[in-house]
Amino acid sequence: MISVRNLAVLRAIIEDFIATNEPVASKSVVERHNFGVSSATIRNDMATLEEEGYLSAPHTSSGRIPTDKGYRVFVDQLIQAEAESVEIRKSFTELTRQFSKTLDQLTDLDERLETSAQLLAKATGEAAVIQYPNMNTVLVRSIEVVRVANNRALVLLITESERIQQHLVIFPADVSEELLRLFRTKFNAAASGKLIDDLPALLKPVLESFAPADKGSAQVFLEGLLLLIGSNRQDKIAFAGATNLVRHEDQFAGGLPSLLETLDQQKDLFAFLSNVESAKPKAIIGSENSVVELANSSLLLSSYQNQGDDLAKVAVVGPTRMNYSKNLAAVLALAHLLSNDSED
Amino acid sequence: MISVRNLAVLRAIIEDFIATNEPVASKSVVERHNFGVSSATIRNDMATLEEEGYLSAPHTSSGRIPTDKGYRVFVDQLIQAEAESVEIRKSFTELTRQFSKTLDQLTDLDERLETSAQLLAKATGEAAVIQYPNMNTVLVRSIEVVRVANNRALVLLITESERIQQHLVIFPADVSEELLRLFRTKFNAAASGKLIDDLPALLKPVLESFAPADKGSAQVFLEGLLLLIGSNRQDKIAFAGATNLVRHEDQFAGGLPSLLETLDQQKDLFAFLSNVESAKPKAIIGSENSVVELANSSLLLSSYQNQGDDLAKVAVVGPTRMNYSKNLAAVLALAHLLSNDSED
DNA sequence: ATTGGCACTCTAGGGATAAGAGTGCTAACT
DNA sequence: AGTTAGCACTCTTATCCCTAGAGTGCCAAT
Repeated sequence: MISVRNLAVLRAIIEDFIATNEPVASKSVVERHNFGVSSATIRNDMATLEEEGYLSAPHTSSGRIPTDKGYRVFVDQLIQAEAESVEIRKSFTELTRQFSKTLDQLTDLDERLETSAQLLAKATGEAAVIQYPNMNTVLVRSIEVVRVANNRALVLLITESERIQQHLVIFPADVSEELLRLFRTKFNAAASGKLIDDLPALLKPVLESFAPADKGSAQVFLEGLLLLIGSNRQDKIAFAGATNLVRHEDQFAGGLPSLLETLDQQKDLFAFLSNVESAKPKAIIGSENSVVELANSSLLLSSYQNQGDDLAKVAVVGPTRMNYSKNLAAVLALAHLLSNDSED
Repeated sequence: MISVRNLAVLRAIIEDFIATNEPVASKSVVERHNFGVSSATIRNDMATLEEEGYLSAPHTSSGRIPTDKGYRVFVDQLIQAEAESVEIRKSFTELTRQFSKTLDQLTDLDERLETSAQLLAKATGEAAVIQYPNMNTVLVRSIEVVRVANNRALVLLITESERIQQHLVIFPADVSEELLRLFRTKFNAAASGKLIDDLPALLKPVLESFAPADKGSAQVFLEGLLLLIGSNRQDKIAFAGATNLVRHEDQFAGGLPSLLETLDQQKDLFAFLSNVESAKPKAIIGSENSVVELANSSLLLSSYQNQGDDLAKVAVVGPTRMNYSKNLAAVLALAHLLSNDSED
C-alpha cells in the first residue's frame, strides 16, 4: 500500500525530475530533501512506487522517472491544493498584475486573445492555446455601416457583449448614402436584440423588401453580414509560443516536427479542447491524450467566460515534464483576466 | 581563371548540395550531370573553384560544399536569368494562381498580410517575413465614427489607398449621437485630403473648438485617432513559419533557439529590411548578413507597392542551403499579388 | 520499519581498429 | 592545352571492446 511518505517521495522525485531532467536517484532525494531517513529507505519506497506504476526506471540500475500516472496524482494534488499553496497564489497575483498591464489596453478581441496567448507562452516558456468564445448565445446590439468609397462600405456587427466585427463589402454598383442608411435600418430592425444564431433565418427575408435595382447590392451587403456571423460559429483559436517547444525538443519522442504540424492543424486541437467539459482547471497528461502526436506532451487548461459568451478554454502545451505549478498559476491568472472584462 | 565549365560545375555542385545536404564528390557530379568529362577533370575544376573561394571542403578528403561567395554567384545568375527561366516562370504562375485564390477574399490589411506570410511560409517551407507598408505619404480620405454603446464608439480612419483602421474609444462620460457627429465633421474637415504624416499637427487645434463640457470626450476621441496614426508609423511586420525552421535545425550553427529569438525581435529584422534599398529582388547570404544570429541563414527578398503606399519588403528566411529558385518564384509571386490590389 | 553493506547491472565514454569515401598528384594521352 | 587513369594518402565513421562509475536490490542486522 501507498503510505504518506511514499507520496511525499513521489512528489520529491517529480519535482527533481522536472528541475533536472535526469532520472532521480535515491541518494539525491536524501540530499535535496529532508526526509530524515537513509537512501536505502527511499529505495524501498521507490520500489513500492514503481510496483504501483507511479515511477519507472529507464534501466535496471538507474534513477527513477515519473510515469504519466505518477504525474497524474502529483498534478491532482497541485490543482486541489492550488488555493492554499502560497507559492501558487503569489505567482498568480504577480502574473495577474503583469498580464493586465498589457491586456488592459487592448479592446479588440483578436488583438486581446492573440496577445494573451503570447503572454501566456512567454510566462510559461511553453506553447499557449486560447480558444475563442463561441457567440451563438449572444444577442445582437446593432448593425452599422460606414461608407468607404462609392462602391465600398464597412459592415459592422456589434453584440451585447460588445464584440465588434467588421467586413469590407464591395458592391457591384455605386451605392448612395441613402441606400446604405436603408440597409442599416432594415437589417437592424430584423436583427437587433436577436440571437446571433438566429440571424441567417431572420435576415434573408429582408432582401425581398428592396427595389429590384437595389437588390444586387443588398444581396452583397447581406453576404457580408452572414460572413461575419459565420466567422463566429467557426471555431478559432489563438496560438503562440511554438518556438518555445524547440527548447524541449528532446522531450518529444515522436519528433518535434510532427508535433508542430499537429499543433498547426488547429481544428483537431480545438475539437479536443471542446470535449473537455467542466470549468475547473484540468491537466491532460501524456498518453491520456487521445491525439497520438501529443503522447509526450501535457495540456494544462482552464476556462474563461466573458459576459454572455460561452465557456472557452485557455491552455498550455508542453512536454509532460513541465513546470506544472508555475504554469497552473499562469493559466489561472490569464483565465481570470479574460473572464473579468474589466475595461472601464 | 574561371572558365565557363567551372561555373557550370559550381552550379551543379550547389544544386546537388541543396538537394542532398551532403558534400558533393567529383564522382557524383559526373554521375548526375552530363559534362562529358571524367571525374578527374571535375576534380581539377573543383580545386580551381576552391582556390577562388567558391567552394570549401569540410576536410581534406571529402566532397565540396559551396561557400557564401559560391552561393552569391549562383543566386546572382538566378536572379538575373529569372525572367527567362522556364522553371521559375512556371512556378511563378502556378504560385500566383494558388496565392490569389486565398488572398482575393481578404480585404483587411492585417488579415491579408498575415495570411500572405503563412502562404509564403507554406510554399517555401521556410519562414516568411512581410513588412507592412509605411503610410506616411498617403492621403486621408475620411474619419468615421460608429456608436457602439452610450460611452463607446469605434473611430475609423480611411485612407486614399483604402486602408481602414479602427479603434474602440471609451469616453469618460456618455456621448450623444449629435456630439459624435460633431466630432466627425470637425475632425474630418481638418484631416480629409491631408497627409497622414501631418495629421497630429492638424488635429490638435481642433480640440479648442469644443465646448468645455465636451472637451474631455473630444480629447479621448483625438487620442484614439492619434493612436491609429501612430500605429502606421510604427514599423510592423507579419511573420510566419518559424516552425518550418525546425526541420533544418542542424543547418543553423549558432543554435536554432537563438535564431528564433532573434526573429522574434521583429524590430531588428525590420530595420534590416528597411536598409535594403532597391525594388529589385535581392538575396542576402549567410555572413553577408550583419546580424550575427543570421550568419548561417539567407534572406531572399523582393518589394511590393500597394497604390500610394511606400515600398515594403517580402522576404523568406531559411538556411543558406535553401532552394533559391523555388523560393525566388514564391517571393516574386507574392510581391506581385500584393502590388496589384486587384479586388474588384 | 529502517539501515549499512555489498554484489550486481547497466550506461557512458574512451581508445583502437578497419572500411570506405574522396581527394591530389603524377605521368601518360590527345 | 586540357584531359584522364591510376594510385597513394587522408580523414571520417562505424564498430567493438573495455573500464569506471552510478545506482539499484537484497540480505542480515538493528
